[in-house]
Amino acid sequence: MTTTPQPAFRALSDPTRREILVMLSQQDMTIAEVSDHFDMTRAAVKKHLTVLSDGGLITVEPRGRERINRLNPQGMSPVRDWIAYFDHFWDDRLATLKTAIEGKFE
Amino acid sequence: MTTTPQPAFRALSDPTRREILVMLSQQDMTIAEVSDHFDMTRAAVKKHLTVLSDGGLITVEPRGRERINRLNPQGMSPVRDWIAYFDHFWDDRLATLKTAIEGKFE
DNA sequence: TTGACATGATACCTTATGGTATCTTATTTA
DNA sequence: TAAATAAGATACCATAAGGTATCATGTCAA
Repeated sequence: MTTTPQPAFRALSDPTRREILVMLSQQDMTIAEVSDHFDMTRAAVKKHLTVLSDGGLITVEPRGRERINRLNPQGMSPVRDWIAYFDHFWDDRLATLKTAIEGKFE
Repeated sequence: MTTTPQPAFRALSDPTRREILVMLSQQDMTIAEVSDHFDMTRAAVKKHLTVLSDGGLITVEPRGRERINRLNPQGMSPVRDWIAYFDHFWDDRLATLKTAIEGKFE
């Protein structure tokens, strides 16, 4: 765990922000485009994007008067790594395997 | 993603709670034992434990007048699964980058 | 049984957080 | 150049969240 995962965990704790991440996984978007998908003001969406950016989960690239918001999948790493620490505490390895398999096909 | 990961993400968003999880990964603990490791009141720690329990990340078992708090590693699954959705985007972009780089030098 | 001990429950305080409204700045484009 | 467009920046509001203080309840032990 090299970096503190706090900003990323913080960013992921809000449902709206997680939804934005899923949206951005489909395609890059401007702030206005992201805002169109939510029933809240552009300013509110902008705040969420700032939190996501602070968490390293997205990157923002200026393009003329627009800002292209882009998913940064690597930003998940601190969170993934932190979670991974607990993998070996699974007491029932069969259950682990079973859950993993079912998860894939459900 | 069968269960909504919200309560788990919420539980993980606080540093104190993540520290508690690490502690409980070492050994089960009563509320008083957990409290001894922090510079805050037992009531505050109790609240964190409630959030962790709501998030499914720990289980609480009454034992006489004590409550044994125990790590529930399976509780990480909703979070792990949600994060895993983004794995392939990471791979894709890496592949894209790799292709781009190779293109440069071929 | 009585006191000590572990926890539950509640009221309350302060700050963070998610949200709106509004105004300004920087680019396009007609 | 002027108007429309995209976003930045603040100020402000209500509620959630983290924390303390305090009192009630259940359980153990002398």
